[in-house]
Amino acid sequence: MEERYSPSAIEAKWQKVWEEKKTFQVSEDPGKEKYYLLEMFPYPSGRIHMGHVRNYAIGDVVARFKGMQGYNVLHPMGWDAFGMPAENAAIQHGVHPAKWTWENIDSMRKQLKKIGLSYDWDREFATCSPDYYRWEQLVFLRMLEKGLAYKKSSAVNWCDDCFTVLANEQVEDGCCWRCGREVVQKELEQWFFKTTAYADELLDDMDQLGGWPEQVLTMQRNWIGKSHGCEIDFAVDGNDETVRVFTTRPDTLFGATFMSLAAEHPLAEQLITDAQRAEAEAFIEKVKKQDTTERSTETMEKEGIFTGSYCINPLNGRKMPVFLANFVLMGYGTGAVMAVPAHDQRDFEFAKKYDLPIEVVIQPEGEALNGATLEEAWTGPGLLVNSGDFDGQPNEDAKQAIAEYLDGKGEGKATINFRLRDWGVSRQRYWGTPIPVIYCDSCGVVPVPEKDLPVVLPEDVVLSAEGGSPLARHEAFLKVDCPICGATARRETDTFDTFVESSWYFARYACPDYDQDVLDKKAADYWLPVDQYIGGIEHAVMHLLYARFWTKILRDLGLLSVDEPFTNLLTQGMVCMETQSCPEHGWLYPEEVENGRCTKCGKPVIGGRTEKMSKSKKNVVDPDALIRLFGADTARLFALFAAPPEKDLEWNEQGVEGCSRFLNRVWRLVYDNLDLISQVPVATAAEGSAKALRRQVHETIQKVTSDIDGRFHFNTAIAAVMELLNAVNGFKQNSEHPAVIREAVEAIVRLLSPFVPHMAEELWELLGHEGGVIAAGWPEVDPAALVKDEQMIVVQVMGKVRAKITVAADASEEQVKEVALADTNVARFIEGKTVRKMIYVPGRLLNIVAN
RNA sequence: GCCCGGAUGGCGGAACUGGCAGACGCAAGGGACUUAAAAUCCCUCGGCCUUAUGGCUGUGCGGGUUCGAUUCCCGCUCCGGGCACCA
Repeated sequence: MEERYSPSAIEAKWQKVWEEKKTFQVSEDPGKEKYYLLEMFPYPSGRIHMGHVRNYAIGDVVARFKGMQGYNVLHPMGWDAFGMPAENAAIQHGVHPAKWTWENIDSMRKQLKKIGLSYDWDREFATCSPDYYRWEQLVFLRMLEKGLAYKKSSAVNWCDDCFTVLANEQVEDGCCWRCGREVVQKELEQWFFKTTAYADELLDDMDQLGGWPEQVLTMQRNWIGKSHGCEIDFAVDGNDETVRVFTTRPDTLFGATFMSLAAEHPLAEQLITDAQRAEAEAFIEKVKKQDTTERSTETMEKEGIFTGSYCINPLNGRKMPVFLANFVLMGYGTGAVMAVPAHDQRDFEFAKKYDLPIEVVIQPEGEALNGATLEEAWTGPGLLVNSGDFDGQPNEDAKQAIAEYLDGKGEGKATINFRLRDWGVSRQRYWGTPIPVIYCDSCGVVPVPEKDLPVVLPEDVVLSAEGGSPLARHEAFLKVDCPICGATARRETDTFDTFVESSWYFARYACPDYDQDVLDKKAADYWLPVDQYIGGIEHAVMHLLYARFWTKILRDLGLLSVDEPFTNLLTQGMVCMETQSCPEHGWLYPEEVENGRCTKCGKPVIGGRTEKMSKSKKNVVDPDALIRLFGADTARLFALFAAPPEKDLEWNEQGVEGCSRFLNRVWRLVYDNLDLISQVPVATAAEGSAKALRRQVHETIQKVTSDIDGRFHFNTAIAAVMELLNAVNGFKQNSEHPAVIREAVEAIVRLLSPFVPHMAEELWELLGHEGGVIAAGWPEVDPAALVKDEQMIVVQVMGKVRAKITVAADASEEQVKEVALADTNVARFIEGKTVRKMIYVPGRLLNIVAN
């Protein structure tokens, strides 16, 4: 037995014990309460970084804590293994995406295992394995049957030189990242999931998500964007067509002075008059080049072009010129907007630019707005004016009144609109799940029969910088007999968005090897929902919304019984570090800087900003090096102690040394007291000078428990244990109270075990226990130990602290006031004044108001 | 631009429901031990004033509510995350 704390030896020892005993392997046990803890699984990028260490350390604390409390804890790990980086590696380094991915998984698994995380590794899977994605393909087929998956034409970013689709992140200043050619918008037939069919449920079921951070719920609510409004038909002047608009402000209809259409609007072509044709078509071309995220931003210059046609305002018969405008999107509402410049800022700017009439129809109380002098749109409430029979109505009432009036005339109706769009899942990429459909010239779109699943992604492909999917060049994959008529047909060569795999992996962990169906319902019903989900805030909307959507799909297919996948959610901040650069050598690693100078040339470095760790900026810390130097327990402890989980964590090497010092102190505490306490039982009561120490032991148990459970304030939990350690070290009558010392030492070891499991196991064994610290369970508070004889009351005069008094724990309000007024410093401040009132917060504070 | 957050000593952070601002840790300074170093231990540590008891001031900025505001409200500044083909 080593007397010095030697992390590498004890960490290897206990990792082996856990692996051999399968300590964290679980199965369905109806007799035990389950707890499913999940951290967002990683993309196998190659190396574990500090963000992973932090995420998984946080999860591991909760998993081990719940395990010690007696829950049947499911804590799995796997790999989100499809995605673009693998393809980029293939193009740049000639490695096959599959080889690249599987090798990354192997090295990252090794790294994770060194951290001592309590995973049930038997449940591990990677989403790029056909055993996983075949079930995804099956769900797709069932969605197809139910009309929840469908095909439609949609715009993508396209590069004509590379002949390929570009992701938004591959578009730099409107040009292709690889060749620099201007990116154009191209219409392609793509597969969509009907997320909009679940829009209402996705919104309503948020009531069940009380365990989610409010900010995430707000973001999702805004993303779904339910708005009540009205669809209104506007007749086109001089022909039989009508233009339908959606508006949330039917109350402003009398103020609509023109009309704006999306450039892609199906009626646009027809409405453009010959006189306007040349200009309008040039405008459409220009708009099509702007990518859609750019078009919806408000910084963009609002531009438009007159079509030459007019619409008729159904309420007042006004002739409204019809424009095409770059800020109107075909994807939202009807792709046509009635423009009310007096009451909508975008319309206002547009009207000013093109000199269109501005007419006020909502008059705020106590003001007299005038369209001619208005400086910005009035979007607040008010009474209707210039609105015929509706004059004088509050605008909120008028929304319904006007909608009903139009409904009666058959020219409009109240509707609900969502900002949420259907989820486009087609990707023109190789490294993803093949979409299981076949195109036959005579039978059309034919789903792959279930018996032919999985459609396996072929590995014998050549990836090149040419672009385009290699699947489209793979004859054996492409050519297939039509399942209906037997004629030669071709396969779909698009693959799924990788968000599809991560939308249901949490359910598959319940039964990773089940080979009869998507899920083994019995196992899924036992384990789901996930009780605690942990991951980065950057996933607040998309991943979490898609996972909620898939849960509802799986439920409606009879595969799951739950409505929502994640009962509680913890969103963790990023790991950041200061960047440093040399004027000559660019970004520098921390070891390349000495005394503020570049070690290569001696020039002073430019201290950068604190930013998210990234390889390109060289502000990374390799967890492996950290573990070699200090041990996994220290790395874990630091990641948890430096900041609460939701906050960004700023890396600071010195902080690590502090954590290492603390663990050495814990180690010595056990060693230094071993002779004293090894032969005594744990105290159940304390006398005299040991009473305060024992009270602190139990106060610490109470604090650590509540800090971990639900609050996730690991930093303060650790701080409380540090304080207890300091108290034990400062307690000089050790030899008189060996049982209390033993109780304190054992409490420290058990309370620390979720944070630094290897050391805790080692010390627990050293203290003479068999069976491990996990089986020992979580320590319990002895209420008798918490009882106090005295209490400290803060005394304020006019809100400023003037004294701190100590009174009996059961002192009455009157007694507290008496002692407070007798205090000399208090007396000094109320001298010559009249005490007006005294505010007493029992057990805490007394504020004397005197003047 | 839109949506969502954040800002507290030299630094990371604490203060859970409106009630002692700065717990715990780092860094720094001083001391003990040591031939010396490392390790360890002890003391000081927001600013200003004071011999001291103590006082004034202070939680990004400007207002407000309250006996009392880091916490609640209004108006700003700066920083971060997301924005639908990065995962």
